[in-house]
Amino acid sequence: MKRRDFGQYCGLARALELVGERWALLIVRDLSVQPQRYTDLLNGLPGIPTNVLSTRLKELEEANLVERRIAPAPQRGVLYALTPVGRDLEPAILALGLWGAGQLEEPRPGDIVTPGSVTLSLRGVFDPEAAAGLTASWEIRSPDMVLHAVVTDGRLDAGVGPSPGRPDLVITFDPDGLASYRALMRAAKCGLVELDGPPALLDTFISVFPLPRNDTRNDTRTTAGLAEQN
Amino acid sequence: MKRRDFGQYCGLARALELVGERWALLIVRDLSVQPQRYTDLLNGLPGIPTNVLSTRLKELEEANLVERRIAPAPQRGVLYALTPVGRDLEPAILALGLWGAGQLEEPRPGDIVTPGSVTLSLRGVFDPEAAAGLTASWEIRSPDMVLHAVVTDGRLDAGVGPSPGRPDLVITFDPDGLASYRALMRAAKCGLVELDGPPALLDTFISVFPLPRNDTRNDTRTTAGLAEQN
DNA sequence: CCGAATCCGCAGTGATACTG
DNA sequence: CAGTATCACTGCGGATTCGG
Repeated sequence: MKRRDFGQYCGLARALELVGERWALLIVRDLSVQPQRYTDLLNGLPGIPTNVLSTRLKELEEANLVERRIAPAPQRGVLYALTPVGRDLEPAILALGLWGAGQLEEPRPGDIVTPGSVTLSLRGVFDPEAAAGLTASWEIRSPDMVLHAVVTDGRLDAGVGPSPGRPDLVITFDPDGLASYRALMRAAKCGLVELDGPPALLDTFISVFPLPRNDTRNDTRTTAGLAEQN
Repeated sequence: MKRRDFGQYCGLARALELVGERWALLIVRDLSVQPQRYTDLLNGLPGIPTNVLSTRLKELEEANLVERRIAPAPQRGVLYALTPVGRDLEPAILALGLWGAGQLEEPRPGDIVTPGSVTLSLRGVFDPEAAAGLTASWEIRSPDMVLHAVVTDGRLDAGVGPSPGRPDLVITFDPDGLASYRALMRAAKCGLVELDGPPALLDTFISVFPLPRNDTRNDTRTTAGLAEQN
């Protein structure tokens, strides 16, 4: 059932054997936001065949990255959640996501944006230094989704759904505003948002979740210079 | 020719569309150590079919991660090298490699260890805090490979081949010693190495390239560091 | 020798239908 | 809701061949 290994004793090769197959890392990404049911995963992963999702979940469970749970009282059903090993993947996922975000072009027709994806973007761009000592909470709303970002003494808790406590600032976007984290920040900077709370907290938000630069895309000159040294 | 996209506007999905196919990240890994020829890549990637290597290189070139070059005078031939965009993948590769290293079991029969893999391990476990202000150089030798690690004022240059200048300490392993970075450190701690230089520098080496803990840990430093680089 | 292109068999994937 | 079943398709592994 498993794809052949890469034949080398190497951390990266091992990682790719475990989560390198199609859809696997995206499943882990969604689970890293919060435990999900099978159907939640199907909704968050547009186009994934049901048999592939089923297979991946079994493989990830086999590899001890994911565990099945019986959902608590109100929901009943099966919940998939990350194990500690799976949660340790988050730094790698954030790093890959940050890099990929810099390679994004304009959204293609049919591309969707999921709450989980934006949540991970928030975690990825979060700047711990800029947030040192800070305590504040935001709630981000659009017709499609509600997210929260709670910073407590410099530590971030970002997730899907409304803020656990009363948020200091509620940022509301119109339908087209929240097409992505990038669009979110653009809209925020242009004031195309509705605020409920101290407006100054919007500036704090922008400085704590800085939009990464992406300008190295077509720069070839540096490469040529470095290569000749090697 | 291209595999279908993931249908979502998300950095991680984009990254996987670009480097998520089989062997792609391993090719980038090898190129991140130094530019390589087609045959070098074949040797460093045991078992990769030639058509797959060829296809990947074209795709990576198309995506502006890799560029072809004519090799300089002595070698003549084609060289593949990373573009700046490709080099920006290194934090993600190191993060994935570190995680995967924690998931490694004992080497399977037939698993090989490549110089590129060990080099990336060195870069991945390098602790900038422990090395702050340090200047020292090591050369690591075994029958199969020679590596160098040069720390200049806390900044690391690790690569394949002998040290560019005269190394402060030469660490020589017997044939079985250098089965992996992990094996390297184990052998070093047990004194199963031959030293040429001040023995105290071996302790420095061990503290600057710490063997990561195998158990679950909350590593905030990695995440913070990665976020800052982008 | 280096740098591939070509052919074939098969496993992994995608799409849809179906079931406990 | 949480999957299994089926089937067509394509990417991959393995080998061989080919041009510079």
